[in-house]
Amino acid sequence: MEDTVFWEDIGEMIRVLVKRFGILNANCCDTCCGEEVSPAQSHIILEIGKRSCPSMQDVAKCLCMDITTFSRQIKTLEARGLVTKSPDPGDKRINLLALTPEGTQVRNKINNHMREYLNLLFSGMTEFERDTVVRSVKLLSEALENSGICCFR
Amino acid sequence: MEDTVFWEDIGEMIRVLVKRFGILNANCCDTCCGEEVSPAQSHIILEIGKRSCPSMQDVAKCLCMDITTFSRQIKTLEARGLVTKSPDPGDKRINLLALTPEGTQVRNKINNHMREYLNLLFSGMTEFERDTVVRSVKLLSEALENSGICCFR
DNA sequence: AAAAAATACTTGTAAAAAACAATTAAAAGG
DNA sequence: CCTTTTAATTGTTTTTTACAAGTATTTTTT
Repeated sequence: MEDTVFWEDIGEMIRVLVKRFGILNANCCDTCCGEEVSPAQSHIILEIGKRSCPSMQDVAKCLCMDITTFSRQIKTLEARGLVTKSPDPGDKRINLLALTPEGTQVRNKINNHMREYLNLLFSGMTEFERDTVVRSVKLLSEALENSGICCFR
Repeated sequence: MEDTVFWEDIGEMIRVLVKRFGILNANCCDTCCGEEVSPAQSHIILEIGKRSCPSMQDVAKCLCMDITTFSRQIKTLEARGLVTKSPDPGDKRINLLALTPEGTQVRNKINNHMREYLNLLFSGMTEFERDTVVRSVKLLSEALENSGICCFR
């Protein structure tokens, strides 16, 4: 009884939190990168940046994007000079993705923006609170990882 | 130096976390509600459910949705019998939104789904860890609230 | 080694979502 | 009153998304 209310509550909070960060991300894409990338594209850029020469499948799967949609997004990003696509020497079916210097710049802009925002967010907290939050983010990350529900990996 | 890496790291974790919950929500919309609502629509339904007779503007603003996009979404939801729109007696420009019984059912389905998932997520944690996470979600919620950056309110 | 199946990716096409401009209607402020 | 603001809708275009089908390459099977 009490428990139901509790879960409803915490679920609602997480929903709002996630929605807010999502909006933040969308705004960031508009604001910090000169309107050149959409939220979906920013995810792609960050994900390519995080890995080393991932294939299209790798990135598309980890973002749960339809491969055809993904293919077209990459086409756009390539045309804008942010991403390169090069055939895998060992398997000609596969295209390996990488960021161009411009793409890396965009990546840095996005990361800086996020960092500034987190700084602002954490600045209103005590050291203890900050640590609590950081630990929780890690905990949740791991729990999500292990739950295996989502294709993100 | 060390700090930069730290922020980059935690920023990345939050990004992935948020993305994952977003995907989870999208999947939920497909799975738990018989494909009848999109993620955007699920947000609208939950937000209407949370408030008492909000206006279109209220909900659209809090979700950072363009009012014209929102207007059409409401039209769809109304056509599907999930939401009602009734003119404000005090101001004829305003339409007040509410969930129909069917809409409320969908809302409950979504909430149940989220609760089940959270249960699963938390079941792998110790009592202490769970408390940490819950406290952090609250902390982050409040910090976001106070940062005033996002239009969500 | 040849045929069949699977994998990686692209293109055609259609539907849905999103956004800008313009419009209607009502309220608020001089 | 008349002007301005606010709430919402409709017209229109662009963007996003996704299914179906197709090509090319690799792997599996017999």
